[in-house]
Amino acid sequence: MPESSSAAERTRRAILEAGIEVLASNPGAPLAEVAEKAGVSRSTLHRYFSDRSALRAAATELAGQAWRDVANRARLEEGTGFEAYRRLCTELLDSLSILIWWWASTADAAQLNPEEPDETEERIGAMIDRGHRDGTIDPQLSVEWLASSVWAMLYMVHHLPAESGGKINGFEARQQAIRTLLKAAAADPTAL
Amino acid sequence: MPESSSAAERTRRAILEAGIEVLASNPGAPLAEVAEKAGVSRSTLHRYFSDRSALRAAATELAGQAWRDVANRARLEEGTGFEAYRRLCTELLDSLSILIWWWASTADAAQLNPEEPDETEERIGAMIDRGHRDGTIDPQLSVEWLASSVWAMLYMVHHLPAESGGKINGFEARQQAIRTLLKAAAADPTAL
DNA sequence: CTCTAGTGAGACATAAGTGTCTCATTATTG
DNA sequence: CAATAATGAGACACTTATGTCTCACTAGAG
Repeated sequence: MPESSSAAERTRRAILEAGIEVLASNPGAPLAEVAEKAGVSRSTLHRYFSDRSALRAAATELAGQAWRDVANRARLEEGTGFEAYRRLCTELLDSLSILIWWWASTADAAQLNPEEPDETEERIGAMIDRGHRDGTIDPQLSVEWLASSVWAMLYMVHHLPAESGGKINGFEARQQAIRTLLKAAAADPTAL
Repeated sequence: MPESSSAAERTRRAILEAGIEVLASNPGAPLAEVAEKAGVSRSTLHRYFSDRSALRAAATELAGQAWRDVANRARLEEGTGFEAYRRLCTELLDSLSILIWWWASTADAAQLNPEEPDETEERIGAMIDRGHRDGTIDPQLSVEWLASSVWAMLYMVHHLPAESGGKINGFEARQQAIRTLLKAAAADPTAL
């Protein structure tokens, strides 16, 4: 039984990352597929995560940490609302797949939970609100919409390079997503 | 065995629409769930669609028709590129769920197919290109990106009202999505 | 080298969904 | 009202994924 040696830790991470990658695009995928992607036998997978829900829980915990880290790096409380918004967008686009997972897991949770508030989400709401008041963010676009539409762009940047058949690569998608998000959110889009 | 009476036709449509709604949000959902949503027994479902793939194929065919209809109503070849783009966005947002299905099905198809070209998609590409040349659409945003980002907004408008826990309703989401899309695509966003 | 943590292979019982079939019942329509 | 179209209920064999377990092996730390 693995405890916390270096090898065990490495294996655990490999399974976790494979799980995020596989289950994000196909939540019902067989665990055997996750194990294969992680380069590990099905037995070993079950040794680390007793069942499907345990794997998902661990993945969500990891993703939640990444989510908070991103928000911290964006320094949401500094500068104008729009400047913080720009920093947030660029940071988000640098941790694509794990944040996609986070988004999906919170969407699932919101279906049944007593709406326990996400502190990070509230910080982002406050940041956008500040942008509304300081006149740097378009007042016609609501806090909720702006906070959500970022996720839509994340999703596209993540999936487009594969689906478009090479017509658009990851770098281009990232650039255009940022431009799209900033133009849309800006109170004065000509200043870009 | 149902052939083509009014009752049979009605049942078929009910199953098809239930299938689109259920399988769009959860592709691996049991067919029993589709049957229940359609208000029909599992036996009846199998009478109309022998297996899962038959149901999906029929749904995709229906969605493809809706897709072409939307493009026609948008009159892609009329006016400036941006005017046509605006018409397309508003039309797309009026047939949400079935178009979400279409998007997902084409994404699946693109994974393995010999890239058979979608005529409607090409018309849209030409429309955006026209917008680039006549100076009404932002030249820094590529045809591929603009064509794709519309889908991201569709997805959000479709899911947000349910996920946000009533914080944002369908009407608001639609309005803000249109504003977001138009501001982003416009060569001159101040003219909105 | 030796011992042990870590792993893979595979058997196993179980659960859930699938697709087919039969038979009885309900709607429709002519 | 009769004849037929359409459905529902349920049994059935089959498939696939799951989670548990045992046993043999391998690699790395002491």
